[in-house]
Amino acid sequence: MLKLSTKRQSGVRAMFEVARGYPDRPISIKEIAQRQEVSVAYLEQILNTLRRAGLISSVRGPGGGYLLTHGPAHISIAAILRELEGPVSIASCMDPDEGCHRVEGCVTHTLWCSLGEKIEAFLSTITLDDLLKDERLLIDAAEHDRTLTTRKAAAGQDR
Amino acid sequence: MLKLSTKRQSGVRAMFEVARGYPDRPISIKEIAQRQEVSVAYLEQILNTLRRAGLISSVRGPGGGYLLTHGPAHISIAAILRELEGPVSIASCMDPDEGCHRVEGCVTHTLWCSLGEKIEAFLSTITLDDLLKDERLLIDAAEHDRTLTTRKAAAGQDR
DNA sequence: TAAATACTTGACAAATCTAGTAGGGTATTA
DNA sequence: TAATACCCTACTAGATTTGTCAAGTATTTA
Repeated sequence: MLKLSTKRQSGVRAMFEVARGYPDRPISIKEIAQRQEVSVAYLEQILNTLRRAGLISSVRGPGGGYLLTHGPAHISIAAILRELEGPVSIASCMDPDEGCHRVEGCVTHTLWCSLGEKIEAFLSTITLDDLLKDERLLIDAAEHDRTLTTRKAAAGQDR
Repeated sequence: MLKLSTKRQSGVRAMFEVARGYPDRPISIKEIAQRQEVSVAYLEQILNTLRRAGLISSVRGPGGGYLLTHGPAHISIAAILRELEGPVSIASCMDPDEGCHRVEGCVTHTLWCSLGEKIEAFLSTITLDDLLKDERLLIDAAEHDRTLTTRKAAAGQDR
């Protein structure tokens, strides 16, 4: 339920890669594509949207790539997703264009609004900086894990 | 972002209608269809799923319809959505069948998991009983509003 | 200044998913 | 026994998603 499209997932991962170069090392599309296993052509589309939204800027020519326009701590996941698709809209009745023709009689309307606010609030608290920190944690955990595994293997435990 | 399919939205609204008949008045598909503006054939599909999940039971024959198997206070929105599509799965990498082939290197994996948990937790706290109560509030509010409007109209204010 | 690198743009198409229909049942009750 | 209402499966039109393709333009470095 409540699936997030791969485009938006890829968008967040791409932004994460760009954040790794902050503040001054431009990250090329090719590099992002390789690290995140997303096609160059598809990334071009995604990064274009994000650039037009002002989240990143691009540097052309050899050695060029993309740069964060603000510090990683100031770019929330909510902001990225918002730019890739517009405001939170769980149910179509929340879309101002369509509108909920029931509204008054629609008991779930309020519910979806509340949920949307919760989600937005949560994702607003998570920034690219958090992801960068998380990566460090993950790497540490992986190293730790590898150490354990190695030890276990050495001790003849595990397979 | 994070759109909820109309099928699941309709499912919740249908359950709400069934809840209105609790504890012993079966609600027919036709009645639900009329009140919630969903086709009978489509509702059959949805209610079938919910019945097989044990959330509702059916009574055949004239005067028949659907009944809640438990009190409205014991059926959460999370439970309804879960039955209509399976567990929370924001990103495909959370699906145990597919799995995230990155996992270790996927920084966003943890993020989507956390978000999923938040959503699930929130929706678990909301029950059909809350919706029933909300409806009462909405009706009150609407009446209140109508009163105000009438007064304004009487006073020559507003159009 | 030429070549290499890398971003820019818009059109398009395959694949998947959603939403809803159709049409044939079966069970129950008045 | 006729009317009512649930039960079930298959199918399809259309929307959406997920990309690809091709033909650019801009910038830097040798």
